[in-house]
Amino acid sequence: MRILPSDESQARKEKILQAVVHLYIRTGKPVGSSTIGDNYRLNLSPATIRNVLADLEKEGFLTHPHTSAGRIPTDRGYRFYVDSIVNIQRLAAEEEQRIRTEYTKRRRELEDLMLSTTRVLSALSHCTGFVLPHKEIVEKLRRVDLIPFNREQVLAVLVSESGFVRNHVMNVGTAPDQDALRKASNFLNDRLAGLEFPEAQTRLTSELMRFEHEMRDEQALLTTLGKDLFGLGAPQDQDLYVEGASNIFNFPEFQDYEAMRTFAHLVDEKEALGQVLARELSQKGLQVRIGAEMPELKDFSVVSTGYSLNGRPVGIIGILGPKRMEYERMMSIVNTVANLMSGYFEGRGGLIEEKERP
Amino acid sequence: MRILPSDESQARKEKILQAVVHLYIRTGKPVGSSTIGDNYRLNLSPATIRNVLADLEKEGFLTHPHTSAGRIPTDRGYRFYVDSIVNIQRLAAEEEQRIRTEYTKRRRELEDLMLSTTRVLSALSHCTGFVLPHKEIVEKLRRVDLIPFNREQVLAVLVSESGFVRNHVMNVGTAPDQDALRKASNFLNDRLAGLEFPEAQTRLTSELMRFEHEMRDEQALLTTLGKDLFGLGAPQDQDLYVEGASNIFNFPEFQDYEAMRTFAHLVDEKEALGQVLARELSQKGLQVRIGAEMPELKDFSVVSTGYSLNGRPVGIIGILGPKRMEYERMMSIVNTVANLMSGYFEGRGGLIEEKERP
DNA sequence: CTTAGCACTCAGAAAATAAGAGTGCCAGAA
DNA sequence: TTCTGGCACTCTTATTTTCTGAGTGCTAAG
Repeated sequence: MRILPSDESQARKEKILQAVVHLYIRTGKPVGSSTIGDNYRLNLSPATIRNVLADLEKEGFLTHPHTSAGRIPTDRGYRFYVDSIVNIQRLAAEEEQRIRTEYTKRRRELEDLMLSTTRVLSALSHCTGFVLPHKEIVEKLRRVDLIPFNREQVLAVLVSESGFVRNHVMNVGTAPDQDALRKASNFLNDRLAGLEFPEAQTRLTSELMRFEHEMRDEQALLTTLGKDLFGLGAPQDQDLYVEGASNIFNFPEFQDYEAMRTFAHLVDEKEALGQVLARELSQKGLQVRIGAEMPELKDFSVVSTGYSLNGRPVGIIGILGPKRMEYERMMSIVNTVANLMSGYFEGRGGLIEEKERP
Repeated sequence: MRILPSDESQARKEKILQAVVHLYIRTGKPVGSSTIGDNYRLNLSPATIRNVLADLEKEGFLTHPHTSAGRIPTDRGYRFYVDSIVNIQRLAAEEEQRIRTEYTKRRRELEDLMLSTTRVLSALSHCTGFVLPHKEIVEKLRRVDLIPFNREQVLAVLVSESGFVRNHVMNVGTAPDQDALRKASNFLNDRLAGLEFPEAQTRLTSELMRFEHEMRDEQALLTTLGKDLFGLGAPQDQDLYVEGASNIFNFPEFQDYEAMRTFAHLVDEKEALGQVLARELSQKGLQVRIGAEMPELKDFSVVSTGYSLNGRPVGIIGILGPKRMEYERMMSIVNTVANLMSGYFEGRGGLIEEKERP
């Protein structure tokens, strides 16, 4: 009939591929040739579509679970689909509002913020949400305070430039006397404020040498402190926040026993999972990882992005779900939440790219 | 042959009941009359045992999954079994050592301790371990320190009698000046140390009245602080530590889809679970709750006990697992861990009831 | 290049069959 | 009176068989 020029035929192919992925995401069932014709007005007969499907399969975008089933996307198929999403969909107004409300409800401590964020992600996505604070942040020291704790222990309170607070109880040989402590904290604050944590440690040693005579009394105390205190640069052992793991089990593809078990174990081993995520995900920009792109998570996809506090990037948030996830939606959710979270401690509590709305 | 006096027949009945529960715990399969004869030298024929089993069933200690299957214990059956455990079994030496090593490895912060404890419980039990710090602890204030945080915020560090440390960032209208803060902390420490948190709040108000003229400058600051600070008596929103949830899925009775889903959701909803546990479990002593004794957890059992820090009871630790759990073992684990944990902050790091061992 | 037609395949559901474990009960033994 | 061997019966579980239908690939005609 009509001869399709190669690029027009290409466009049709892509349209059909999109249709398959989209339908499969919605239904979770293999997509057959006629289903496509029914749902998208392509004015093509099933037979024609079948030919195209066969092509797409040859090129590695689709597979067969078995001879006589419809097609499902391969990882490559999903990848094409995701890459073709150019504009990040705007969230429905009420969803966006919901996120904002959650964030402005009350002043929140850092840890609390992480937790809530994880929950928001999980709740909105119906998948598993996570927040992965970056371990290797090079933090600058803003302030140290030393507080007597009991007979032989001192409580150190470290505040970093970006507002993290950490407590650390340290053993010092002798009973700490209030004045010595004050003098010691002043000393520390004067010399070390503004330095990065590892740097602070070396500086402390050198300063101790220099002022040996002046600080004789506090010498011992400070040495002990120095040793103990600045190992805290990479403080937390594991620091992956995960919520909504059980949401995954609502997806029919994870209804079988072995899949559930595997996933449950995965999430239970937070350290391991954290390592995988840290390795696979970059800090910058919105990112989608599909299936075997992450060997350990070959049956899942991850939508993630970096977030920042007070302008400096400090970690990753994201959504972990089945490969068959609503990528557009997930991408907007992650994006919106990251923006909101990034703005949080700057007291803005609003979207960064907030626009007027009629 | 021999006529059994009623109490001897009673003893035999109990022996058989014990056998059924024990076997069922080990195998997970309904126990038949002949299996019992094979495993326990009772010198009774299967037929006789069947009669006894029928009796036990009438009395509500056992059930049938269906007509021609062996018996399995009812909740009441388990209860009898548990109640008949008089002595808490001693853990195997290497297991005990393992716990102790875990605890003496390094100085640990409180939160860290909770987490490790939960993990130890989970690892040793192959079930789900939990730690539930009690929310309503009436804590006494040991010390308050106020630290300038930024232009309009102050960091308050509260130390309680039992050594809890809490940070709280508070908005104070004006830029805090170092001396005012020091004066304010001194004021607070002088008047409020040793008081329980709610009490501290009321005292603060009254003291403020009394010293109105002297503290005019700090008045505003202190008022703001007072409002914000002592709401922290019951600080954390949710505070249930849970680890090893996926262990449950290794038990064959949770291999079916619906059971897994239910359990996964249960653990995901930490607040809800925390509430249930807080309601059901008492702070005192080793305790076993079986099945429907806790309506929300009717398919599980919980072995728990209170733990204390510095001599005052502050929460509950426990193991959550299938009703078919090795109760003796779980009881020893919980017991040992609780003792070890209780001793932890007293610097002993050892078992309370430590005995000589050859 | 597209479409209609047709034979073919294969997964999954439903039905049929077989095997076994364990019971309950009775009648006789101790 | 209490125990035991025997036997018929019940039900679950596993296995096999049969059926159905969705969907394909290919061919030949439009």
